[in-house]
Parts: sequence; structure tokens; C-alpha cells
Amino acid sequence: MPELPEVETVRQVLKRQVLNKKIIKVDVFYEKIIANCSANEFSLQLMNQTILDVQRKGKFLIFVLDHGYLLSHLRMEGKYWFDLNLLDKHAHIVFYFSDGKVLIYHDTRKFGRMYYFQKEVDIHQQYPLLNLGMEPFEIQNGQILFEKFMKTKKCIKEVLLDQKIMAGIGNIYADEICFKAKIHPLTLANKLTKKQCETLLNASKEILMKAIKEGGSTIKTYQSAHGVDGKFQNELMVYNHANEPCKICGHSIKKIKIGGRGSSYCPYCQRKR
DNA sequence: ATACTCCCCTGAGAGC
DNA sequence: TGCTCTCAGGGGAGTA
Repeated sequence: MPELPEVETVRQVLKRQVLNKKIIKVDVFYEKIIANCSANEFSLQLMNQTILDVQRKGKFLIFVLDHGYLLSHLRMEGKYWFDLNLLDKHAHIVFYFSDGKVLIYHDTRKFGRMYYFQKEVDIHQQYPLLNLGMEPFEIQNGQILFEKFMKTKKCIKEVLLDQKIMAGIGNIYADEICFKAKIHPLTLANKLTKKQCETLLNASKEILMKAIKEGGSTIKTYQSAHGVDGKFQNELMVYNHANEPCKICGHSIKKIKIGGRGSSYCPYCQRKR
């Protein structure tokens, strides 16, 4: 669920809540969340380590510890809570700190994944970060996108969701970016002009920045922290607005399936060319 | 390399 | 009430 703006919001919340805390115990109730080692080893490795920083790359959270790194991908429903009273059957991992505080990983659909790496490894050269493309903010100009798009046969909506090409964009923001750039989501990426690539890149940066500023989008159950709603859902132009009039032109927002994902767009503002 | 299809999970809401 | 179906901010494996 969470995309770059939501993960960034979670990162900021985490940084306030767990920075410099020392882990004294880790309970893993659902082992498959731990992707690259056993739950036992995971707990053992984390014990007695202090959280020195919380970083982010794309949709991955990176807990920097004194002897290693903990990577966390929230996928669709992953979230972090800080109150032991909120423990329920969907709380899969609990970190206990030396000051008596806790960090709970909660994930209704159990899609989220965590990875532990020793400090010696360069995590950016290691799966799963290895294949991540640059974030829109790191891309200087549309020319760079244009060149990447030349090499694919996919439509722009699928390309925006491909983390290898650009990292951080998910289904909500992909639709919003296409709308802002006035590009039909089924347009083949290799047919986009350099000017459109420039527009698309700028739209990506603007929308993601604005969303971060607003604390992300709170749709359905998702919250950056328990009881904390984002505000960007109020700014959404097409996502979650199927069959409603377009806020710009009044035509009805359409919803179709692209690559198995629901895709909303305005058939008038985003005419195919 | 790319296109499919299916899978991992649970819950909400629609339709009957 | 209860069943069945579809859908959901993601990503990966297996197969042609």
C-alpha cells in the first residue's frame, strides 16, 4: 500500500520514536516476514543493537544499526505501531527496547518483508536494493527518462510501477502523475516525446513532494502511525474517483485494468495521441 | 529480455 | 445472515 510519500512519512515517525533505542529482544510470530534468514537468527542478530538512523530508498525502510542493517518493505498493509496495547493477531514482530518502549510490526495481509544484513555488506549492491532505479528526485532531466523509456515496450502506467526504472511510485501516484502530465496510461512509453518525459518527470516530483508534505495518503486502513492520517487523499484527482466527474473538465473518470492493476484516468484530459 | 498467469494473505463491500 | 465474488498503496516465481 504505502508508496514513497507514505514510507517517507513512516520513516520520519520512526526516527522520532526509535532513534538511539537499544533492542533487547525481538519476537517473531510469523516467520515468512523475514526474507533472508531464519526468524531465530534475525532475533539473535538484532539483540543488543542500537538504532542509529532510519533511512529510506524507494519504498524500503533502512534501519541503520551499530553492527548491521534492517531492511523493511511494507508492501500492501505493513505498518509500525508503538503501543503494546495494540497487539492483535496481525502483529507479527515485536521489538523490545531497553527503555521499556516497543516497536510493533503489524501487517494484515502478511505481504511485508524484512531483511537483515551485516555492516560489512554494501546493502545498495545487494538484493533487494540492487535493482532499484533512481527516485524521481534524483533524476536531473527528462532526457534521462526518455532514454530509459526507449528500451521498453510497456505502456507508461506499467513503466511507472516498475521499480527498476524509477523507484518509489505505486498505483495511486502512477495514476495521479499520468493525469497531471495529461498522458493516457496506456500510451507506450517508447512513444513519449522528450517534452512529455520532461513533463512526466516534473509531475512526478511535484506530486510526490506535495504528498510527503501532506503526510501521504490515507486510503482505507492505511495510516503512517496509529491514529495519524495523511491529507493527500484529498488532493487525489483520479485515484479513488472512478465514475465521478473530472475536477478539471467534468468528463467521467474511467477505470480500467492495466497489468492487473486498477487504473483511473480522465478520457478527455488524457486523450490518446 | 518480456509477456503471461498465478501466488502470497486477509478483510471489506457488493450482489444474491 | 450467509454465501460467493471481486477488489485492494506490492512484488516475485514459474512458464512459454
